[in-house]
Amino acid sequence: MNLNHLPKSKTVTRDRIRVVAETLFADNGINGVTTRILAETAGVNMAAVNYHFGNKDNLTIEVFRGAARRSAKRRIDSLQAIEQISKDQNRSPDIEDIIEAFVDAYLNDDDPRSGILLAHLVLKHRVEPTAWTRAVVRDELDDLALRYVAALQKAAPHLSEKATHWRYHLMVGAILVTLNDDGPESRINRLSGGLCSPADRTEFRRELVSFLTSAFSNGAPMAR
Amino acid sequence: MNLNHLPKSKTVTRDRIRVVAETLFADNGINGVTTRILAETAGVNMAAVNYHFGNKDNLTIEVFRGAARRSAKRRIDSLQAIEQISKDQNRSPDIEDIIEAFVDAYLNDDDPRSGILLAHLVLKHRVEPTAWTRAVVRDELDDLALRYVAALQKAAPHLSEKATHWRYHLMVGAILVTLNDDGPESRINRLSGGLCSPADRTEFRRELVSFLTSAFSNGAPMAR
DNA sequence: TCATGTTTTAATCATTTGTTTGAATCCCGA
DNA sequence: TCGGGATTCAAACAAATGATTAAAACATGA
Repeated sequence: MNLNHLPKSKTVTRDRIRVVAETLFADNGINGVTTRILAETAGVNMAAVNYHFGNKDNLTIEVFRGAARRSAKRRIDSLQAIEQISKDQNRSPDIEDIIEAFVDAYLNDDDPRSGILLAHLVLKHRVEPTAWTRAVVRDELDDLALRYVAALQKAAPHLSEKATHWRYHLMVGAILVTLNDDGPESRINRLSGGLCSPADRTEFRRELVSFLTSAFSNGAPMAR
Repeated sequence: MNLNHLPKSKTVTRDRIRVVAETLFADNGINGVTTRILAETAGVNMAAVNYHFGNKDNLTIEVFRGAARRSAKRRIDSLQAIEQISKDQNRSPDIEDIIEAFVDAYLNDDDPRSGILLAHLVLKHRVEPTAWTRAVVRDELDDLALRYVAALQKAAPHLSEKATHWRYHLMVGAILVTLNDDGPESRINRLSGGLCSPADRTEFRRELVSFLTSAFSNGAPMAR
């Protein structure tokens, strides 16, 4: 990515760094991006990263927090809309609607890169949590998670509170890992002999929602 | 093969390194373990790691390959047993039995550490795949995956082949991430206010199997 | 235009980490 | 016991990386 054609002005350098960091983090993971490569890609001196962000950790926090906050806002808005509609219609919200809203933040057509970025950052945090990733998750995502758990609990009264919590977390796991396995090199693409292609967002979304809705629909192993 | 002519210390030191590596990798992740700490923990000189394994990558490959191979063997055996039983009883195998067999390699009581190790290594590979992790997955786990997909397909004829592939991969994702989120610091423990504790393997296993069985039981979003 | 504070830059530093080296030590068969 | 290969060890090495520094370039308002 070459941004050198863009005009430089006062505040631009900081933004260039942040935007390039988002892209590179999403593509290569956090560890896969050195300050040097980051600066070079952004067409910026290495020291500028430290000048504007203090250090690399701060930059990563800002990127992580931004992605998490945008996603959380989007999903909370979607959830509130769903709850309002179901309330107007005097019924409980559907499981499928809630899951659609949740999945949307990862697989919306407007900004496909944003979902991958968030999934990568969150998964990275899961594999190697640090004090500051914990802080971001707590600050930006805990509230969101609890809202969805509550909504799912209401939509799936056949599940115990404990079961709902478990399934919410299992749901997140399924989304995160599968979202990270995209591209033509993906495992699912290889094993299915090309039958399944995560690059096809529509298909991905349909299968994901179908899987999760089914997962929340039954309380016990035996179909009701 | 007779190993008695070999100096005894050779195999001892090599094994110490491998065993300690397995433990440390499972607890701290691969990046979280330096050659120095590894050697120190094993009570061995740092150079011994390179002497016996060539380099750190080779050691990691051997640990990864060993964990994958053991897990694959265990699961293939379980699957064959299930298929034999169902064949004897002249019926298709149950979804729940297949899932139980799959989950068992991660959550068996005999060797709880082994499952965490494998989950961590596989998840690490998913986050930052390298040429050699790809090779290990292909060599040791691809065949296993295809067998389970085929078995699940037979047990869940209401799912299309494509859907079965998708759900298998989503299943793996759910297991991997949730298995990595254990301990008292876990997100699920915090968010559920202590209601769910992944440290309780029995509970974990029950909820996991319940979730997955439900996920494979319905073909369409609408409960039947 | 000039003075002053801000931003950018090249160069350097300090630390971490995997690896190598050459000597010392150990083991085992002759 | 002794010689030679195998193993272990302390020390040093090289590469990568994040951070720092001090000077240069820039922007802006008086």
